[in-house]
Amino acid sequence: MNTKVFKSSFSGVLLDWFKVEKRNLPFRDTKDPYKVWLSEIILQQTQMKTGIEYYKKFIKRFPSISMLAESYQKEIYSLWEGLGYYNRAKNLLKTAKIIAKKHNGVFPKTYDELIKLPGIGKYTASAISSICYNEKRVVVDANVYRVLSRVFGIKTNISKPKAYKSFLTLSNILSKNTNRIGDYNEAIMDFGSVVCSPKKPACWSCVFKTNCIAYKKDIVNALPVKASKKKLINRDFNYYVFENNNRLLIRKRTQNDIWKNLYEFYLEEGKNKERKLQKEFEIQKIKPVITKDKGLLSHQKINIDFNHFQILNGSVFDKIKKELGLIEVKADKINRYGFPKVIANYLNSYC
DNA sequence: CTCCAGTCAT
DNA sequence: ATGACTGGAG
Repeated sequence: MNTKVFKSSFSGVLLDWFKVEKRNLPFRDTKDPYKVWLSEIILQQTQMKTGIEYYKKFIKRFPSISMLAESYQKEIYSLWEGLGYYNRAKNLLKTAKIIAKKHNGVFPKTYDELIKLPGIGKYTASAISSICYNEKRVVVDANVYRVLSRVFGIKTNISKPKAYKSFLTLSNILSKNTNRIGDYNEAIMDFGSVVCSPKKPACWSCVFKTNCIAYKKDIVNALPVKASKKKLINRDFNYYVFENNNRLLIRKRTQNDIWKNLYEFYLEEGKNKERKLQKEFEIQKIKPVITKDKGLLSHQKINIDFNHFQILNGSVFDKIKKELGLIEVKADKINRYGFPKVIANYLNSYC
């Protein structure tokens, strides 16, 4: 089957699968926008299993949006306890009150109106307008990114905002002959959850397996593509500045790490509050001057303690130099060496 | 420990 | 455009 034919058959195959495998969820027996909205808000960033219990709890306490609107933030937070992302709980009440006051208690029906409400973004506005009112709005959530990127072998980085547009366009094309967009949306999300899951997808039972690009190329687990998150790493550097008679001890950074080939003082890395080096050289009697600084790189935050020792005894200084393999430099010649910015700053200020 | 999930603030 | 939010799964 060529791609064009496959694309035109996609929604039909998906909806046939959905007819049989549709998940039986407590908010699936209704088109009540209040219930659909509540379920969508609860299920954001939340596993189905966890979310269902909270959904039932909320519906039991607030059978209608007017009852929710009359509640208080405190109570909402208390019912929300354990779900996380508490802004959702805050916006839940905000939106309920807005609908009660500004919409006479009637839930807005269109995507354009819905998206103005706090806590309702593109995904939720699409879900409510399509499921409850059959507005032609396809959802683009994590399931959609996953299913479509795999089935059609799309390597677009989904972490970039512009990826949203391309998946929206594709999903619009795929669903253009579907008259129940709400079903299409529920179907692709169920499919992404039950079959085309993030981990260990059930490819053997997949209705698209003969056409799925990722399956054929054996790259299912590599899709969707996400930019490697540059997490900010925290590191703790304890520098030992040994000084004697206008001489300083430094060394070169040779490891494959930040500041490679630059110079630094003797370093102990980690949350080493013990300062074992201090004990080792029996210089604990001389209280070091500790200066704190921070080095901020694009992906690392370095918390630096400079432990400055004025060593009075020249032989202790020599011993440290030898045992730690450090380089002795006259203070007035120190600018012949290249240092990381934070260390250069320290040298300018204290040496 | 790492990865995952929509909305909103910046 | 990017990251904080926050708990669950593995």
